[in-house]
Amino acid sequence: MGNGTALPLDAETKVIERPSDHKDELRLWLRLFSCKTLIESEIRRRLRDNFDITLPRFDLMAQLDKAPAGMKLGELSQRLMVSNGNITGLVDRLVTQGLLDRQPAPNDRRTQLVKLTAEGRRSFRTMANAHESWIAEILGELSASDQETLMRLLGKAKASARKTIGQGDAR
Amino acid sequence: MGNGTALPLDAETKVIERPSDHKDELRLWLRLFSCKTLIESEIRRRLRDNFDITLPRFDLMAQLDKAPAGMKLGELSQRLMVSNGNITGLVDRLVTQGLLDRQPAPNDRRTQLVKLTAEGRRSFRTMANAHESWIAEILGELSASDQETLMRLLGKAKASARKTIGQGDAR
DNA sequence: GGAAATTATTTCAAGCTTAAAATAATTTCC
DNA sequence: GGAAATTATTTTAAGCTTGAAATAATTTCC
Repeated sequence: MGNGTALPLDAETKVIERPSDHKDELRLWLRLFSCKTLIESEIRRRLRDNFDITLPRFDLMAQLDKAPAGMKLGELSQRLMVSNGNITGLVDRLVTQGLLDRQPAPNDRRTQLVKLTAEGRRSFRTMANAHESWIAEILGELSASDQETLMRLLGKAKASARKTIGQGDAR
Repeated sequence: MGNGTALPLDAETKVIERPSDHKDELRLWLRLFSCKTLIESEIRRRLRDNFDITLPRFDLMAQLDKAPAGMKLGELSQRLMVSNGNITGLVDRLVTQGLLDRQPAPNDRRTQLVKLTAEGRRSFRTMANAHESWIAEILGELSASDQETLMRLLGKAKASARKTIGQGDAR
């Protein structure tokens, strides 16, 4: 079963005839990807229908909610794993919406500190509660033990990827 | 360890004081997401550097490679789990590049059949080989058994999501 | 103290993506 | 056969995303 297809080959033949076959890894990656897409689409839909907000904006607010003192833009872009230019526009739109507050940092004139406004925080907390329960609902069929295992193996996958890519640190 | 935080609560207290806490599910979702982003960024970078192609175009070609007789646009959008309008533009660009061929379907004048051109197929096969080995490299630290378990649990997660969302079928 | 390197952010152009509305063809069902 | 519903695709407007180049401020290191 480990090899998916129904080729009439015994274990030895497999090794001989397909010396560097990596179809299984590929399938794993595709499954990870489609799992993410499926869940993400649903979350995006619910955020729009219930709160009229986009997922990127919600994600950005989630980071700021964890940093009451505010965050630098570069810090945001690292945490959200997106480009700098992306954050600039996203923050612009959230500031316009009145959900974010943007101020120059005290010691460094290159840096902007961004934080949630009172309204932004109130608004985020409401959405976050719903969001958290949606996720729990969507993943509802996984047992606690399934969840733990998944968590551990995804951690291992991340570590493996980081090792290859060469950025051992960060989040 | 299953609860992550270091709160000084025994098991009973937890249940009593946090009747519907779903932080673990949330963490699992965030880890799935970041794992995907990490791998995807690297793949995108390598596709660009080595073959000067984008990931969405590569993904689309991958679907067509599996369907020598061609595919309808709607089929593509289902398989890739993206909107219809998305496919229209993506196909346009690939046709312009000479990698795809687009022809009206024989029986239904609403439908377009898209397939790889000879060049598209040749080009895709080369890229696909590299791509497959990149994925294997990136996931290299996962044992065969880890991979099987991940595959199974992600399948379970997908099934759980589909059940909630109400689209039990498809891919 | 000042040149050179680094760091933080913005701008830019191109492409991707979505949701919703529009167009067009086919199928269903009286 | 024709109205109504369904299906396939395109168009549109808005927003997201990237990578690269540009700008600006700070730090490093003679």
